Amino acid sequence: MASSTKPARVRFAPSPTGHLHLGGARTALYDYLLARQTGGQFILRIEDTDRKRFVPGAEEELMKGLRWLGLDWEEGPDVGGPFGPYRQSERKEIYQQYARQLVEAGHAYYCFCSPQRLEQVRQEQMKRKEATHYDRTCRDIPLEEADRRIANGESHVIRFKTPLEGATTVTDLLRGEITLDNRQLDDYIIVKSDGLALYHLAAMVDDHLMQITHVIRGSEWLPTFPLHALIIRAFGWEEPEFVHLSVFLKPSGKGKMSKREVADLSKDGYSIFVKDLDELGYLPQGVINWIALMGWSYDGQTEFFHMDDLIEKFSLDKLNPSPAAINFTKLDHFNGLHIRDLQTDQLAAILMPVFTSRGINADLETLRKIAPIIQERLVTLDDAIDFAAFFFQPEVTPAPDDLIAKGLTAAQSQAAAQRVLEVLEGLADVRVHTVEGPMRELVEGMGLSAGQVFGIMRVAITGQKVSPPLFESMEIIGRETVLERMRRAVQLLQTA
RNA sequence: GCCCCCAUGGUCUAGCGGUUAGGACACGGCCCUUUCAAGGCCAUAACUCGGGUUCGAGUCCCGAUGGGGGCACCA
Repeated sequence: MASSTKPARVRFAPSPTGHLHLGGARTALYDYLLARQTGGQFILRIEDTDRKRFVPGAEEELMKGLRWLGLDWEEGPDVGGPFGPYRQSERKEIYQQYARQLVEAGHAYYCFCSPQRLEQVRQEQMKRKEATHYDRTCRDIPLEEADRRIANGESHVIRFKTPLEGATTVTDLLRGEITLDNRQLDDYIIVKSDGLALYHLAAMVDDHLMQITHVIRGSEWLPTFPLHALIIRAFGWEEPEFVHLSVFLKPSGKGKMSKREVADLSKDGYSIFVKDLDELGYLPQGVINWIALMGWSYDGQTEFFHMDDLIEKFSLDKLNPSPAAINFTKLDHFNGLHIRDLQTDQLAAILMPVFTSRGINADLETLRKIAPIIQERLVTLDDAIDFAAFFFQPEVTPAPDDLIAKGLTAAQSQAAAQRVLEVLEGLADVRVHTVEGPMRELVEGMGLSAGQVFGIMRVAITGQKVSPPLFESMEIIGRETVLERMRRAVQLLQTA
């Protein structure tokens, strides 16, 4: 059942300060699902008010990652929309206007304290083991005086005038009511001395102006959630629904992912960054299915979902507030499921760039023949290289030792290979139906096991001990090449 | 240190006062089998602890413990 029937306007609001990671992708996914399910809008807003942390190219990478995942937005910095601009750095005047409104209404004030003095206050508080907070020196400066000092060019910020008493109750959709004593809240700065708004103000103003109905964000905002409610209420605005998603923990479930662990992951072919996942051989469908289930469940039974299913079945009240450990083996599982779910021609087309990017001269026609026999063996797309690169190599070079079958000597193996070669030479072609019968007869005639003889053939023809099914592979490789490789194997066994 | 949030197998989770505590991944075993997979079957494995409330608590309340988050002119 849909958790909301009226169209939701939902925004994903990242800062362009680094790579899009799994946590961000999951938030964006839930945003997207809610918007699609209700026939609403998914909005991309760039929160780049901190120019010091701005990373060139991050915004582009972010959009590329979202598109790769299949999460497209109808309003954003690149596509525009009726509530733009969608980059906060371009909305400076808007925030200043609303901040001034707050000041005039007595909900905010100008503060002229220097960063140095603030730091000193902080140090003293820490020495006394107190919670660090602004000492409210400028809280009661009359507006006329403040305006005069500003006119004189005095450097200043704007702080929110948090109530000194009472408590603030807010509602998180997953956790219910949360009440915080106002004394725990600081008089937070909402506009910096450079005139740019801080998140607390900017996000609230934008969410209101952009008519956001549901704010889905990380749980790091939970401690300042009451402050945000206070700001919204000071303006007299309607509050959107708030949902705070918990963070992802490292695979062990003990603690969050550290820089070091993020680096170590790549050794195992994993990454928490969306930009890496494509190259690592993951399908967007697999990644989506995986992250959707990290903090959300449908019925506790069904786990295989496409985007369409998720749009239909997603529901905010099935979200789980507890932190979840990232489990990459489960990503492998979902990726395998989605690879197997592909039409073989689709798989062949997807595999094409995987081969060519590694300098393997694959062609689509051959890939289409190979796809059905490797499909169920793939966990990631690049596993196809190990399974099928030999199809495109002019010759293979088996290790002579690998050509010796278990329980046989080199000479015996060579004799077996020789017999296989003779039989194959007598056959008109190497199609499965032509080859399999005679080969099984041969195995029986020689008093050997299928494993022994086919093992020799496999290594001879594919050059490797693990391969797709032998006879199907032979058919794709073709008679000439098969015979050539068998002859080579007989020679190699001579010297083994 | 102060504040906030969370708590079912190793991991992701279902459960919303009475269940043989269900599913998935991983792990182990078996079947299938020319290798590797896929598929099928089986097994091991959980309600953090202590108090309440109740005829009855994984489920409600309190506390402890553990984990996470926050305490910036970052978001």
